[in-house]
Amino acid sequence: MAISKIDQIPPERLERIMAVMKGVAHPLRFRIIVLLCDRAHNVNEMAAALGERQPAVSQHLAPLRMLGLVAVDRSGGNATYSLNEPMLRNLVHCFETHCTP
Amino acid sequence: MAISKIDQIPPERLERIMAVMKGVAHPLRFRIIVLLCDRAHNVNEMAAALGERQPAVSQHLAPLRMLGLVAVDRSGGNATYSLNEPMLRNLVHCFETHCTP
DNA sequence: TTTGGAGATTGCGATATGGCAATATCGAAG
DNA sequence: CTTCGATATTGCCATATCGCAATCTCCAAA
Repeated sequence: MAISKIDQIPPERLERIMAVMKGVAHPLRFRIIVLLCDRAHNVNEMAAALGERQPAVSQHLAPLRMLGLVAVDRSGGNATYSLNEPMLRNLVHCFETHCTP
Repeated sequence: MAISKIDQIPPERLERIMAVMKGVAHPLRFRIIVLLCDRAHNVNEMAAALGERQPAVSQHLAPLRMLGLVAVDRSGGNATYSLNEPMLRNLVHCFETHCTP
């Protein structure tokens, strides 16, 4: 089931992988994800923690939501976001472990 | 040394991580990398294996080269490309293992 | 020195993406 | 019903990226 033979990566899977990568390949979105690796946060918490404006954070949460990478819980007065795709932890760990410039 | 506290990701490191992710976040470039995970190839081999045209492959090799993700050996008549960044194997493995749509 | 193959580069037009400011929604509290 | 805090959305401009075709550079062999 490995993808060692390139030509054999099912197109669907390649598309999903690319979508996920593109979703994470943005400084703010990546930082949001790292933040959520720790625990759930609401939008304002994230904006504050990251030193970014709320609209910016919300804007970048949108694609993450659509990709199913994060989940929202709107039961309380505010929206609580949490990581919804387990592999993201692996991905982040992969970078924190091996990506040293 | 983990990057659990977002605000503490050194800017340089974040930049490098983003550069690598953006570099890999393209279908053709990703497939090139997966191809090179197996063994070294020259440009025409890759083009043939991937069913793409040589200029396209060469074009996408450029950024990978500049990022230091692949290395070229021009000692023979042709250019032999190989993986130059070990973490890419982890990255690919991470996706092949966990990214199931 | 001419030729042919292997690779790299360049110039486009088309599309996508990002930042930013303004504004719209929505639910809970008054 | 009105207000307020929390989030989401929209419009616009600037910039980056993509695919593609045409070309160009090199080097080795003849």
